[in-house]
Amino acid sequence: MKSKKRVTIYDIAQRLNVTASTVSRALSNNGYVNEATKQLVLKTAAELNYKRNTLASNLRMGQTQTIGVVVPRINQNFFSNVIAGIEAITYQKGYNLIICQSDELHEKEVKCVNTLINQHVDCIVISVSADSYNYDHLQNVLDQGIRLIQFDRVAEELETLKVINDNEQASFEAICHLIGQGYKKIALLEGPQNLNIFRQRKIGYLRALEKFNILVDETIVVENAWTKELGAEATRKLLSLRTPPDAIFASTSDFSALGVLEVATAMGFKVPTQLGICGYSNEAFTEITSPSITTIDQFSVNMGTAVANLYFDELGNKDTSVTPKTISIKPELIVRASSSKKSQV
Amino acid sequence: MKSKKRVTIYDIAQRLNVTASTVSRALSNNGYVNEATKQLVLKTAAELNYKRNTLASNLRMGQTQTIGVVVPRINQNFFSNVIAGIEAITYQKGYNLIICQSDELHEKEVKCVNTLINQHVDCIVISVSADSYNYDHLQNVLDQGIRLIQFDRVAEELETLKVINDNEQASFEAICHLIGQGYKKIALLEGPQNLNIFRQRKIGYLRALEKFNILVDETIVVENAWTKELGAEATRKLLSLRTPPDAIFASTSDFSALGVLEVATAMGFKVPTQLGICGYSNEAFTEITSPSITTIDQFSVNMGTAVANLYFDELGNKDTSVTPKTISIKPELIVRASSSKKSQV
DNA sequence: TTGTATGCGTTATCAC
DNA sequence: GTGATAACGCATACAA
Repeated sequence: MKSKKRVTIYDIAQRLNVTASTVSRALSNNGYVNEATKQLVLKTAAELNYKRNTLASNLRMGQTQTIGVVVPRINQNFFSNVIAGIEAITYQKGYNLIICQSDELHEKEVKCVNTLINQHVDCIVISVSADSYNYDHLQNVLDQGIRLIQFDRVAEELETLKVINDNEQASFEAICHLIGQGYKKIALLEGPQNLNIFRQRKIGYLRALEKFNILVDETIVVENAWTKELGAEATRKLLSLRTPPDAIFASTSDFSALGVLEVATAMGFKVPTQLGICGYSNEAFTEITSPSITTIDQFSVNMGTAVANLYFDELGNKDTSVTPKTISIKPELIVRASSSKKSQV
Repeated sequence: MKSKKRVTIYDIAQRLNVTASTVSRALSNNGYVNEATKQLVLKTAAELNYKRNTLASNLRMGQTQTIGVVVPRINQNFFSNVIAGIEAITYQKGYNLIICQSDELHEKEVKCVNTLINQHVDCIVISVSADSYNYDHLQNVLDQGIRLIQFDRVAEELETLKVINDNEQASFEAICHLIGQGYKKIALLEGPQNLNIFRQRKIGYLRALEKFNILVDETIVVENAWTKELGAEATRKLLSLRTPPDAIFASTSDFSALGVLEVATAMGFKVPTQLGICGYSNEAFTEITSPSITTIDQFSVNMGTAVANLYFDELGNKDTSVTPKTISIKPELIVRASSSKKSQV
């Protein structure tokens, strides 16, 4: 629908027998304007219930004070936390947030990015979708003179600001912990290898094995065990092996780890004594399963604030081009019962 | 920063020796334009990497194809699900979403709403914050000719479209279920009574007790037991009474119910035999606690799609005023172990 | 079918 | 200090 006619600065001007420019100056606190008339303008603006038309203002000023965010899933804990973190900062700065969801679909992601470009957002913040296969649309963002910040799942080859987790190190530490607890044969549930985060987690796993001179056994490295169901399915197979693993690192997510736990329990494997489990993400539920699940906290809200701060610190007002920079947030291994064999002895 | 100069319809026009209006018509598929020139325009637009300036377009057209959403917390399961539901529909329709978070603060909520008004959104979708004490800002929305839809937590006195859960009925059924299971003394953990949802849940509780001729015992009705911690604290007191309740309905949330469960277990009360528990919201974790927690599913994603559909069906194109209408979604009682005394016997 | 002219509501650059 | 005027980029009523 066409909204009804709103009050504009002309209406205020008319009332006070001044011109729109004076009103504009008074309202935006810009340029000289008599204190008395200013107060008068402010007063009548309030009386008439005037609301500035941000569209017109933005068009004129060539910037929108708006940041566009593209995430695979709005209602996934990690992402909604990051968004909350971003919001906390942008709100203080008077910036708006336009949120888009790619549904893990490359095509949709491209559309979202284009909409945001059309909207003239000042900056686009993105975590790429699982099936993304090229990054032309992101290059496009830069070409249009729009700031770009990638977080968590990033296109490494693109030279932009990035905020990531040190997935490799976290993964490495998790495996070291498991080995330290006496687990000898550690299976890996891995995610789509086109995503940097899963590649890194695998590298951390391999590096840890290497450190302890453990040979990699490809039969216990399972591709694409991303969801609870896939984690469960993988576990069923793993635990049916002639010599099953004595620990499983669900590097994809805690949901996957939950699948592992449920199947293991159902199959009569005692956790953590016969099977150690480690997940990833520190979902709320990992604390309350029995046994509780060892996992890795990603400080998702902090990632959001880091992203937003990065924009304001590095990109905010400068007209200069920016040197690519990566902020790495160190995740934290949260040791819980599901991997604590020693303390149980 | 000022974005660099972008390509406009004038640039395309110049290239092709036509006027901007022709280009505009060609691009927006509006009005007569020769098929050949149209193709030419489309082609050069692509070549020059033209992106329509939505700001200018919106300003001209007087509408933004944008819906503003205000929720207390972006990263709370229920709300992020609703948002995901809204997004699913609005995306199809080519609408954008601006998301704001009130942080449960009335002041911030007012600011968010005003920003959205300034942004000329076509519609504002809101679930009010816990400490809201008046609704002038919402009246304001209507006065500005902007559509308003309330969901879940609504200001009942405002005549707008609303999408709510039938909290009273759900609550009523939960209590009937508990009584049916043989629980005799059912405590209620209630939330802030300025929110309609908590008032209704209390009414449902009272109505069920009345139905079974059970007198209300005010000593086991606990105000403001909203979080896990408050739920835990309330439980400590309740279970220390001379004659403690044999069931607790955490009408505020599953988090509260979790607090109940943990304290009860710690104090040596057997759930469900000595103490029945029912939560609210069907959070993911309720399924995996031991025992699993009986709760109420609110179909949060559906609420979101219902809200969005309501906009497009009722408000979308009509210039007419709208008759207030309330859509009530029936929540579903999910019976689990924490309240299943009979089946355990 | 295309061009001309005008306006959406602001802000900025000039004069006065 | 204030006013006149142009411009941001696009869409449309009207004329040609």
